[in-house]
Amino acid sequence: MTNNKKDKYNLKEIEERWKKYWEEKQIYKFDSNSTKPLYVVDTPPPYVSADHLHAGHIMSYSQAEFVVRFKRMCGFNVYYPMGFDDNGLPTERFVEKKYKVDKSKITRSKFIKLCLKETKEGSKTYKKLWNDLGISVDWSKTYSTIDPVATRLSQWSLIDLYKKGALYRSENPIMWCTSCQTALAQADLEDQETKSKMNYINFKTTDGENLTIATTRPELLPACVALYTSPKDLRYKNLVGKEAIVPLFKHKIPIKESCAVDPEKGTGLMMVCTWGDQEDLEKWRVDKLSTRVLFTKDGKLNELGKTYCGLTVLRARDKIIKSLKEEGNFLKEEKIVHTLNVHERCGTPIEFFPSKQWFIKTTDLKKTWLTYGKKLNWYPKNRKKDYDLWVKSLKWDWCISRQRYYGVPLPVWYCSGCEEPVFAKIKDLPVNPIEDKPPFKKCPKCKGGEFFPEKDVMDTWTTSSLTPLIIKELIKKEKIKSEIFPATLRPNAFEIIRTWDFYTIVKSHYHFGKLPFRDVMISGHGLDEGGKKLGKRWGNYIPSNQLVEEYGADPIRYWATGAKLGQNLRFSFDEIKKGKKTVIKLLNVARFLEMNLEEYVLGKCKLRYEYVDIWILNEFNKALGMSTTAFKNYNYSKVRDAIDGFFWSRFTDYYIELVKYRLRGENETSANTAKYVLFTIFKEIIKIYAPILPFITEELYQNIYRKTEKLESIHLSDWPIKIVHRSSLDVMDFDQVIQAINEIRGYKSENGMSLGTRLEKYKLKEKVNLKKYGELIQNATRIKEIW
RNA sequence: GGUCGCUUAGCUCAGCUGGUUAGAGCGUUCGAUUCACAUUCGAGAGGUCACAGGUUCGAGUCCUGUAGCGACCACCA
Repeated sequence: MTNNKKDKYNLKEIEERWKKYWEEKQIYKFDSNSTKPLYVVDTPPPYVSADHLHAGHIMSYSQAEFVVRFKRMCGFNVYYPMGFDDNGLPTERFVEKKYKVDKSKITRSKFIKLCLKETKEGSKTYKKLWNDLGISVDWSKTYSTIDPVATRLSQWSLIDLYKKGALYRSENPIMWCTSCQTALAQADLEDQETKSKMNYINFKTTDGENLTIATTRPELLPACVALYTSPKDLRYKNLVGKEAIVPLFKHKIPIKESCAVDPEKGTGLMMVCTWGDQEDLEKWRVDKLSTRVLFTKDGKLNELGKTYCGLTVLRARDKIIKSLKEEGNFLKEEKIVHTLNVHERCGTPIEFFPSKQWFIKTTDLKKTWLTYGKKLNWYPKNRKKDYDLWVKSLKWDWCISRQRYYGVPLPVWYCSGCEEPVFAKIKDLPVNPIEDKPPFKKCPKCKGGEFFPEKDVMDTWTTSSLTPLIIKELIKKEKIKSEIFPATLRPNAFEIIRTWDFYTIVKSHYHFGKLPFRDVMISGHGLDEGGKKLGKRWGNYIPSNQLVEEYGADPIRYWATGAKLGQNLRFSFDEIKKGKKTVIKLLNVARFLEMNLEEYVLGKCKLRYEYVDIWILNEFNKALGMSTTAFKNYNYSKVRDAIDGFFWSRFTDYYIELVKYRLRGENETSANTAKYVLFTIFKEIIKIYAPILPFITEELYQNIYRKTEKLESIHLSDWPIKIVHRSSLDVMDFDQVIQAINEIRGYKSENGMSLGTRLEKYKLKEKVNLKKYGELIQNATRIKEIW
């Protein structure tokens, strides 16, 4: 292959050209003055710290964008802003890693500076990628979840929730990440399969009786506060009410019974420790056992651990087991694999602490959340179950305070006398309590005069759950601003149903009592060619910028149409190649048109439809109907199937071949009619492809149709409507022509002839109405006489 | 353990409310062509639709069960 030949189609150059053009002409700019119906897209603000963009990101954003382009063509005034979630833990962790800094050893302001710097860098990377991909965002409408607009809204939201009684502060057992050193919410957890050991340990009652308990966490022994047995368990009936002695640590603990204990598990005798796991917490609440804390916030044992003080969890575990063995109270161990709750951002197993945190009420309104879930339009429908399941499994209220630096500050101060929280005045927002003064000089409650600021920041989701409101704030014109909320479409991947979607609904309920968006469109994951989830952890992907650089945006977008809504999609070079083939085929058809239509002037000649014209018009209308319906249901993969099928197997395989002879023939009307149909249908074909392949379709539109169509871009044109032809020609039986053509092509091929070979005569095996179609078949196959 | 999903040609997947010989793309084999086509076109091979029951005149399509895979949730003494 020579370089010359390669240059014949410079797809890269085409994409660069139109990318610039769209930006210059502001093709995707939102028009506040438009009277068209609004279509508001509340698109997920990606984490700017993501330095690991891959085909999965391309996939999910492209899929939503197909719909955006379709809606724009359907006459909606599409509002498609883009945000960046640069707030919170992911950014902090990214900065810590990149600059090798430790949050606790750097000043707060220096750390935030680094975060802001990375935030800027990250959003640049994203913007470039989205532009290269042809994502049709209005770049004059962007936000970041740390900017003043988002900060003010987040703080307003908390104050409003507080007034409404949905926000409270309390000392609760909270989930704690000892690595990130912050409180976490239930949604921040992830399961991780872990190899571990079940340890059997001997306790003694004060009477000297031996008891065996089983545990995976012997390091909790110093915090052991009780043993529990089931009331149904006859083995331990006589023990209830007695006391046991904890090995090594020698403190006495009561033996109690509870229905929550399952006699089948372990030895049937359960040890309860303060802050061991969830079960322990339940017990602690019920029986008001000791609240002693065993761990420090960075995951080490404290003084309660006595000689093991200062050891990390795992080291303490080993040492305690060793000591137990020496003491003779270690009976045996069994290897097991169990699932641990770990922090999804860093993989550290969580610990529990009693701590004062801010919470938003979620658990007592499960029915309300389910009702909202029902009212929402889910695409695909079955993803609603993910939401329902999550709501039903909620155990804790949403803990929103984080002991971190980089985030939206909680707008609150506390009275040093009575600890009464004092919130900022709404007109003063945004505030930073560390730098700003509280709105009162004296505490409204105890009349004391000293305040100390809250140092915590909000959970990232506290802000991103407000995106439908943030995007509203980007609009100045009051009239249209009021219509931005609720949004029309919320597109997102399924793993954030339980966070982004759920929390947004929670907030919208408390603030306004309604749904924050009408439709939710769920996309799947990108998988590698072997079917494994794409992820930084396994490095099983090509970076997204490299992908676009190498294969071009249109072919990759073509691949992204492959997944059924809500389903995962394997990465496939073959599919990308197929996309590229389609792009090239479109280019070639265009070339063919240009070669034949030069002298053709639209609208000036007489038309007389022939059978084949009516057939292709009908076929087109069918494909258009299928595409439109599919698109309305957010089913882009069916759209591609429909238009691909029509374009390849009808238009190029048959129609073009069947009219070639007319184009060069002497019958002017016949030639002009064929040209007219070719010209018209191809225009509609590229319009249907436009949402999927925005670059090549723009190129062809500008080259061929711009003169007659006037609009600055194909992406501003209307979605095609059915082509009306008012012809009475009956083509119900046109299939026989296709059959006949296939038969003749087969015959020629088998007999070593080229398809263009002229033949004197041929006898058809297929039954064909030759009176009706004979001439067409003869001309199209270059056979003088067919019978 | 619970919930959901998947299991259709070598590969990746379509198959709507059950209806004649089960489809596409890629791959493969054979052939033609370079006439808009970094080609394109034709022909062929290739499937007991995971398994076992059931409903039905009729099931890839509905029901029940089983197995494998995957995701989420829970438990984990």
